[in-house]
This record gives sequence, structure tokens and C-alpha cells, in this order.
Amino acid sequence: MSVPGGTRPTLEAVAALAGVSRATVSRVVNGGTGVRAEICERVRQAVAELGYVPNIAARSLVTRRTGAVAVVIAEPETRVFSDPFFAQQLRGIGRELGAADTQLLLLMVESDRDHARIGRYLSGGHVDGALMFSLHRADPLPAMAAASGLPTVFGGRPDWPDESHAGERPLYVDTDNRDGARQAVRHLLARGRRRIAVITGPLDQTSAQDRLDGYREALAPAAADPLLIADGGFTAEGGERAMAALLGAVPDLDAVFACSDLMATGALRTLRARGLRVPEDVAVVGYDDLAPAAWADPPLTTVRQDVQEMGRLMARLLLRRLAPGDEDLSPVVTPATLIVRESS
Amino acid sequence: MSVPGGTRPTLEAVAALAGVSRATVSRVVNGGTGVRAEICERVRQAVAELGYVPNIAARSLVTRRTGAVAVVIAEPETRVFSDPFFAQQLRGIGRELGAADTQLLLLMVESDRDHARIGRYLSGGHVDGALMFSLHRADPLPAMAAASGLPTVFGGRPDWPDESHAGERPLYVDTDNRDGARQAVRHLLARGRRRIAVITGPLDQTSAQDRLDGYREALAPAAADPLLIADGGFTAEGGERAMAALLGAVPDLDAVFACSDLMATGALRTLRARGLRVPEDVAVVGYDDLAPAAWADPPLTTVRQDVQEMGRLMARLLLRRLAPGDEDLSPVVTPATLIVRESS
DNA sequence: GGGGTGGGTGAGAGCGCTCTCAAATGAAGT
DNA sequence: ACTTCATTTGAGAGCGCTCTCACCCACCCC
Repeated sequence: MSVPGGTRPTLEAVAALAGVSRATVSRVVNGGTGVRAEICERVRQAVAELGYVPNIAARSLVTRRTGAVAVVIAEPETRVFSDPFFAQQLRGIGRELGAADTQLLLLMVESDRDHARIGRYLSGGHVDGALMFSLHRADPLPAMAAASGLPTVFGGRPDWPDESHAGERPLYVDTDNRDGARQAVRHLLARGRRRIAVITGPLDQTSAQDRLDGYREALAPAAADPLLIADGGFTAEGGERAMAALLGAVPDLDAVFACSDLMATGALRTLRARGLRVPEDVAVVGYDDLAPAAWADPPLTTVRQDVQEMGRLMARLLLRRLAPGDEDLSPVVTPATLIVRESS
Repeated sequence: MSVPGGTRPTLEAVAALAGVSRATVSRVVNGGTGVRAEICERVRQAVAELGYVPNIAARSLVTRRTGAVAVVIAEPETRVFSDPFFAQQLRGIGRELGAADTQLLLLMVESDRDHARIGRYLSGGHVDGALMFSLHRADPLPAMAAASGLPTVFGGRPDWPDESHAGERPLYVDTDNRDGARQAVRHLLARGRRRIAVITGPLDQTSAQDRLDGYREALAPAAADPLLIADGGFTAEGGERAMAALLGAVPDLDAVFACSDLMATGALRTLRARGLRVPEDVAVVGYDDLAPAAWADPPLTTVRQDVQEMGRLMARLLLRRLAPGDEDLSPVVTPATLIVRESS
């Protein structure tokens, strides 16, 4: 149990104590198949006595495996820690990875300096694979990962310039954002709303762009009025500001589709501050169906995507990608479902 | 830039291309001191040409250093991601570590199974040191870290049973929780409040216990009424429930000291729901001075601790602990300051 | 010219582990 | 009794890197 003299015991020491060879100890430590039960037990005892823990640097030097996977989130901590989307997704990932006894390393990218460090980290062989989220268009990370050959699964369809990746197709898990947005807008239309605004996420993310496209599609043939479109940056404060801007430009709007629940709660705040009733004066629909949607006042009609499940799927996809033999994998797109509550 | 054939180039390959020995390449890669400029340049070119990235497993096998530090949070993701305390602390840590070019690995402990895995991870030599937060009394992690000899700095004074650690003293960063609580309660007394309730955190954490002690101390010589004490578990929902319980037990209370801003906002919700005015009917004081305090309605009087700075201090302390020679380090306790706003 | 001096370089020994391969053992088949 | 074969075990060769030494080659001093 204790550490004698600061130096940790090695395989060699265990082998000596148990009176067997290094190879045998290694076999026992790694599952013990093909070792006589009696010897197996003796080795285990020696391991316990010395408090032996394998040195993973040595191990992964030869196996070329680390048993760890990086989760890279290309957002500042403040967003990562205030958006329940990430928490849910991470929870799903953590579950799945934990079940496979794989360690999850969370890397947050804030500044450009971080990019370089993370790039180095990823291609340095610290991890067997990476899960990347919330990428913006110009992000160099996917290219870095591809260049270093690190198996990667993306959360949300990445912007993937064909020419730059030797024809390789990215692996990702996404929801059908376009369809979700379409459902939201059609629902508002069916409720008789005619001046439907949209609060988008940052349009350099495919999910935000896809939802905007869905909105436009549902509104066609009537073209969407550009005055009814505002960027809320996927944050509550952004939603608040975007709603204010929309009301300034189009005072008689009668509905708003916020492309995330967080932005919807921001919009709700602005509407309340202006004395507008929801849904009587303005109907509101969100996106995500995370905790804030149900807690909002009034509870939000929203487009549900099972975020935790998406995380789980990402992890599973990466794990399969990492397993030998399983080569023909393809992206997963989960369906979006409209959940109708009081806000519309 | 590209990876030829899937196998990454080694030092050997770079040495061959540059026409020098492995040792020289190693020297260049690690700073290049003591290498003739001309050769240095030739090596750098070879590195660039082959897209060489050092294999850190091999490196840390010999250096016994990984260049990474683990941050262990003994809370479920849901709490980690909903409490701005962690976000701020992590931000401070990230800053400091980033400046030292050290990688931050975030490990969350949710179930007991995780404990075992994390323990293995920490003692497996993946990281040079660990930063641990939010430990509860019976947590086995500190003992594991101590047993494996992993340099560790704690966020908040850990519960440290003397006998179990061979007389070694833990390194930690904490605020003066007792004094902070004392200030809060004295402030309420000075405002003429007489029935002052407290919403505590989980009492198996020293920070929660210390704040409760400070509350009691400020109230002495009059002993604190046990009916005025409720546990809010450091969450908003817990604060909401605790406030309700307190009002049920002592309807005429005229002030409440919530041991975190999050719990204070929960208390505020309950008070508002009961139609009680803050601060006219019930004065409220929080603790932390994080975003929710300033955003609350009314803005919260609270006890300020510079959380981000604490994170930075933790990282700095660990980094110094890791540096050779710097041995006589001691815990850091930062002061707490009362910030008076409208809620009291 | 002999003997320092010292910066720059390479040879080689590991770091702790896995894994192949051959040897040893013993049971079973002829 | 001799071969065959499966099952255990150990010897030893690396994995890719760092780091200690010894070495080489100016260069300088007496």
C-alpha cells in the first residue's frame, strides 16, 4: 500500500517478489489469461503488497494506446459552464466512456495560444482519440486532428472543406437541425402567427446555419424578412439583446423562434420587461429542450434533441472507430421533435 | 506536415535527415542550447519537413514528467456545470497553468466506480500533480493522492486526519470562511435584525462547517436557535427548499444568511413566492459574490471571495510545489470582504 | 610544441513495459 | 516407448526518448 522511498515499484520488483518473470506479471496485470491460477494468485498478492501501479508511459510507449480520449470544446469556460447543453452532452459522453474504462480529458480552447497547445497535445499521443464540439467555421482544430491522424468524432456536422482532407469524410453526431427549425416555424404558422422572427446562433456554426435555413424553408414561398432575423450568439444575454433589436425593428411581430432555449429565456426577459404577454402577444419557441425550457415562465415550447444521448452516441462512435476492424462507420443524425408547452 | 504511411516520424528519422545524431536533435527540440546555430537550423528544417512531434510517452518515461495537471472535482457534472464557482475557479487555474505551458485535465468524480478509476489514473503517472476541490469528509481521494505521492493542492481546507498521513501537512488555498460568515451576521445584527437564520452548505465540507461556525460565533453569547439552521446543499433548489423549511419553523425570522449566492437566489425565490419583501421583511445575505449575486433581484449583499484568484493561487502553489528546490510551502488563506447591496 | 581548456557532438545505456518466440512441461495418441 | 500437441512460462528484443560521458577539435598559454 505504501510507497517505499519515493520510487514506485516496477514490474521487475513484483516479478522478483512473486518468483516469476516479468512477462508473467504483465500477463496477470492485464487480465491473467493463460496463467495458472496458483501463480496468478501469488502475483496478485505481490502486486498488493508492493502497491504496484503500472507506469502508463511505459505501457503506452509500446502499445501505442493511452486509454484516454480528449473532449475539446472550442468555447471559453464561461460559455461551457453556463450552457446546460455542454453539461448534458458531457454527461452522456462520460457515461459511455466510463463504461469502457476510458478516461475523459476535457480541454477547453479559449485563446489562439490555446489552439497551438491543444494541437500539440492532441498530436503528441496523449490520447487515443478526440471528441470535438461547437466548432466555428475557421477553426483549425479539425485540420490539425486530420493531419495528425487522430481519430475524431465531431458534435454537430463540421464545416469540412473537401479539398483539404484527402477525400476523407468526417464522423459526427448531429440532430436534424433544419427539420427541427421547420417544425418550430410550421407550428407557429399553424397557430396563426404571421410575423415570425428568429434569433439565430452564431452563423459560422453549421447548427445555427441549418436552423436558420429550416426557418427560411418553412416560411417559403414568402421570403423571410431580413428585419426578422437577429443573432443571439447562443447565450441568454444575446437572446435578450436580439429580442430587443427585433422589437425595435418590427414592433408588430407576433412570434419568435429562438434557436436555443437559453436565448429563448433571454427573449422572454425582454418581452416581460416590455410588458408583452407570452404567448398572447408574442409566441416563443425555443430549441434544445434542456432544463431552462421547462423552468421558464411560461414553460417553453421547444424542439427537443436528446443531448445526453447525442453525447453517448459520439462516445460510442469514437470507441468503435478506435476498435480494430470496425471500419465502415458513418455519421449519425438524430431526429428532432417538437414539444409544445405554454409559450406558444 | 503530412503523416507518411500512418507511422509518425521518430527522433531517429529526423536525425538521419539532418545528418546528425539523436542526441543533437533532442537538444534542439528541447530548447537548442549548446548547439551550433547552423546545425540547429538544419534540424529544425528536418523537423518541419517530417512533421515530427515528440512522443510524450517515451519522453515522460524517462523524464518522469508529463507536463499535465489534473483538476479533480468531486461533484456530479450537473453541479460542476451549474455552479459559477467552479467556472471561475477553473478559469483562474486555466490561466495560470496555460502560462506555464501545462495542460489542464478535468476529471469529474460522480460515482464510486469513478473514484477507483480516477485513483488509478492519478497514481498511474498520467499527471505531475493534482488540484482537488469540493471534497467531502469521507472522500478517499486525498488519501489516495497522498499514498501515491502525487503532489496535490486542495481548494478549500481538506479534512485531514493527522494520523493517516504520516504527519504531512496538506497544501491548500481557502478563504477565511469563518470570518466571512461573522462579517455577514454582524452586518445583519447592525441593521437591527434579531431572528437571523442560516442556510448552510453540506456540513461534511469544511467551508460549509466553517461558515456555520462563524455564524454561531457572531451570534454568541446568545446561542443560535437550531430551528434557524437549514441545509441548502450549495444549490439554488436546496436554498429554495431550506428557506421554505425555515419559514415554516420560524415564521417571524427577519434575516437569512445563505452560505452561497446560489442558495441565496433560491431563498429569494421562496421569499418572493410567499409575498415577503426583501429587505423590508427579510434581509438576505449571500456568500461568494459571483454573477448571480449582482444579477439577483434585489442585488445581493454578499461576502466576496475572489474565486478566480483562488484558482490562480492554487495553480501557482502546485507549480511551485512541482518545481525543484521550492520546498517550504504553506497553505494560503485569502480574506473575505462584505459587499453591501440592496438585499439587506 | 606540449598540455590545458572548453564548447559541440555522438555513442550508448537505460526508463518500464509488452509481446514474440522458443523452451519446458505434461497429457494424450499411436 | 515415442511422437504430437496444447498449455505455461521465461528470455530478450524493442517502443522513442533523454542524458551521461567520452571524444573531438579548435584555441590559447607557457
